[in-house]
Amino acid sequence: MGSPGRALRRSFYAGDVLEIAPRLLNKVLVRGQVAARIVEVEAYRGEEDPASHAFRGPTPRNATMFGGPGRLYVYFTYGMHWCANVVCAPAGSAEAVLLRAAAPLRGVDAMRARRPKSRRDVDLANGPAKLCEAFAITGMDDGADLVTGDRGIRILDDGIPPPTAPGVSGRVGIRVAERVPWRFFVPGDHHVSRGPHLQVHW
DNA sequence: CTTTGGATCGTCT
DNA sequence: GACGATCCAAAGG
Repeated sequence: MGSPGRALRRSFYAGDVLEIAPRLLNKVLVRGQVAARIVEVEAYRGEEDPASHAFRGPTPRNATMFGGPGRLYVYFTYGMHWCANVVCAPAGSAEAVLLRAAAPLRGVDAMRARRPKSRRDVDLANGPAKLCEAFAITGMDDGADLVTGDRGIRILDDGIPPPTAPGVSGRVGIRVAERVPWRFFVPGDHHVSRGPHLQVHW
């Protein structure tokens, strides 16, 4: 067992989303007894990014994206799935990092209970909606503060650094700006979701 | 192994 | 009224 680690501070989230996204790799998402290492993320860049939920300005749904760094933006999609983002940059910027995949560290039994369809441990959180299901993240957690842990959700640094050379590719599942290389992952990690695992050069 | 289609509903046009 | 920052089971090679 590794050390529990300490929570990232507000300042960690306050900068540019394209710098913060790769730095979130190998950090640890924790809720109660459940913990998993973040191995895949995507950056969404507010009102400048056609693929961002904030592209057309503030709405009731995306309010958390505009509210300032260090909170969780949770949205519902495809009529059945929740996905979670970490809000970055100063309030009003609406930049966010989608948490796409994580490697289970602790609380595997709880994750399996929430995701009985997972046949193997590698399937517990290797996708944005699977990750939310494994952590029981729903719309009730939209706006959760990851710094204070007001809803029990935190992101910790346990001393494992981000990859020196993260994998980079286009983002998954979008139909606009798909060539923008804003997906980052831990190279070679088996818990990365489907999609291009190979490093892409642009 | 890869491909395909169904499920299912909040959100914004 | 159309469309998802998806997942899964089933069918096909």
